[in-house]
Amino acid sequence: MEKKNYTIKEIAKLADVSRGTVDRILHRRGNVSDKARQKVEDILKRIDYSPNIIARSLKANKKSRIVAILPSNEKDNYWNQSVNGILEAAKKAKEFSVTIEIKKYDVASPDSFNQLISQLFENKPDGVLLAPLFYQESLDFLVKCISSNIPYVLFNTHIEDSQSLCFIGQDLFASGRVSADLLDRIKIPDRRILIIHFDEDPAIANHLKEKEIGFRRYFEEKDENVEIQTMRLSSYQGNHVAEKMQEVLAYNDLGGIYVSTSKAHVIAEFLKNNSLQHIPLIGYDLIDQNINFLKSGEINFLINQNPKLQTYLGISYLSDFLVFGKKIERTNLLPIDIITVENLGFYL
Amino acid sequence: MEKKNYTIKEIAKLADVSRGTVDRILHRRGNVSDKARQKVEDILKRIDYSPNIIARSLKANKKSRIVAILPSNEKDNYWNQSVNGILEAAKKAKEFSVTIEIKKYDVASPDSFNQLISQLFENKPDGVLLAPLFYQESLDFLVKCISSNIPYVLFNTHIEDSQSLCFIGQDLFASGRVSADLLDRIKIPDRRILIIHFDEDPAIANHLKEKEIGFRRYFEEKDENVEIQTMRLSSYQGNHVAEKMQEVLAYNDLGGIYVSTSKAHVIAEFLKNNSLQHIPLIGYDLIDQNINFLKSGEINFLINQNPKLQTYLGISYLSDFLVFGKKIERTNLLPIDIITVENLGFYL
DNA sequence: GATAAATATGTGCTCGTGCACAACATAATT
DNA sequence: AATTATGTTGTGCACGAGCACATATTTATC
Repeated sequence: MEKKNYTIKEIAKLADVSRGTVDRILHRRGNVSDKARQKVEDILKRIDYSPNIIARSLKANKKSRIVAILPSNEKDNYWNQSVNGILEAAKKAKEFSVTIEIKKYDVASPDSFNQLISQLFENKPDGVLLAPLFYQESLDFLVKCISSNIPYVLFNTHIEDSQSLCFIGQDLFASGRVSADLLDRIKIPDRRILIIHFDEDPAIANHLKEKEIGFRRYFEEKDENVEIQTMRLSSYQGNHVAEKMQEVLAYNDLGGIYVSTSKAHVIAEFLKNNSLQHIPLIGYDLIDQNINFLKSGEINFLINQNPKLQTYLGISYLSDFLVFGKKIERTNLLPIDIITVENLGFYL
Repeated sequence: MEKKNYTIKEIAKLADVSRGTVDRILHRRGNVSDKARQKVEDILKRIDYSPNIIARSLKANKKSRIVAILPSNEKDNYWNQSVNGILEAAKKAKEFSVTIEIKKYDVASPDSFNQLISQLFENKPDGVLLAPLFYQESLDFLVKCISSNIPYVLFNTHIEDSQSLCFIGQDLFASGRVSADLLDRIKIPDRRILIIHFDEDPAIANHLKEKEIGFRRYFEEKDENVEIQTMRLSSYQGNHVAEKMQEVLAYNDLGGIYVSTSKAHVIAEFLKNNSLQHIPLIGYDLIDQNINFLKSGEINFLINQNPKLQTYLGISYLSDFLVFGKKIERTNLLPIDIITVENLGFYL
């Protein structure tokens, strides 16, 4: 394998044909005699030609528009970090004539999602980055993308059997296991463990279940006879949380709590108000409320889902695909980062 | 701020001057009348011109050669991962006509480093990526780079006050604190904590001290009256480790062990052979030997220094700088990843 | 006012790819 | 043999930036 980067012109000279002929062979455009093809292919076998992607992309000189579709960050500021990742990648992409538009839907309203989609097709983008929280609606949308030849990358939520360029997110089962492992190390012995799902958004219920399965599997394998109880809560109703928690605690004391969403701060607040900070608590996501309770000690560990990196990579991949035609790995499962007060700063 | 990406040609037309004049103004090359300058600058104020970096880099069309200099991975296969990061980045960089050469020195021999350096200057590279383990020798080298106008990026080991484009590595003090925090959660109460430095390579002694300071600071702040003992070991001499460990354990039992290098597996081996697996152990780096003991339980946590990402980013930064003239952040402190059996797979 | 010197401005070419189109060669048909 | 159809090959141009060089315009000097 030779080091030099050959150009089409050089190959043409070596094979004693014209640039056009080499070009036709490289792109299988036909209209080439067997003799010429033979000469060029002999050369191509000997050297390692790869087109200069800078020249190619200059020639193509296309302006691409990527639309990023994700839940609104009004109710759940977890999505703030996703937006930050998009904006950072957008800065880089702009230099390659790629512009990014962000569109937000209401996570409580499939209609808001559908409306956004129909608007989208009035002015078709060149690529789509999507957090597909609504399963059926997203699937319908993706079918339309495929028939319109719009490449798309999915993040945060996995949809089976999609034709996506790539999925970027976390292995939910594994993240449940990681949480179980951590809680196992710091739990109060011989007491019940409590799993709490805040599944007010039915769109995500399945994904929380996936985490729970991973969590429980860990303890099954350990065969420790730990009693694990699951509870579903809603953070939107006044003192609903406090009542339910009191109910659970009346039975007997808890050895540890695992919250499967970014709402651990709601439980942390309760523990603090009831002087129950000794109960270990693990949750998800580096949002401000959680960070505060991590610092003050009510939350012991947070699992970082890396929302910023998810979207940053998503936009980067799409942009590389549109500009340079680069292929991408079908799935990119990001690491399950374990966060404590001490390493927190490096993940913000 | 307008969306469109203007070209020099378009600006020239708007200002009713020639491309050359716009070019002279943009590059402050002089030989422009006040009248023409005024017209062009008015346009430039109104629009947001940023040069098409693809066209620029095509024109420049320079082949860059980056030399990566790091310790040999024969003795310490921590550096394998650094090499992997370099190779992966090299694949990407090749498409931009950037070639990477890897040069390895013996971490026990400053001479091997110096020899490598003098060879380097016989055929000057366009950029250098360096792990500067030898302080004085590295400093001398960097002075030569500066006078030869060779940009360089440092990784793994920080050198003060250097003119580097960038340093990529970890905050050692903070990583000591993270380790202390973890050990604090899982230690056996009311027993001594042991810090072990494998500092057979004097080049890294200072850096291990930095970790120790962070580790001790954590417990000072907690004010827990934990007794912490420091021990220096060498892994190269037969049963030196076992003897020393027996010595320490004769005094009384340990509540936890913190190994400041990638040699935790040496201690894990000892613990296993002496049925002391109950003593919590924390170490560094995802090398095979450590991973095995993490899986079998002798090692409880590993801190990942992200050697692969360090070099991957280092090469990427240098390459972006050489090809597109991109500026870089002066320091990039990578996150201090906490690794357990459960999230291990996502970091490999 | 003529000439020289200095300054200002416009044009042409390159980088490598990819395509259009013209030019040329060969085979098939009248 | 002349004409048309088909196949093959070479050349020119565009993409946008950046520089060299030629040309145009102004200023200085005799």
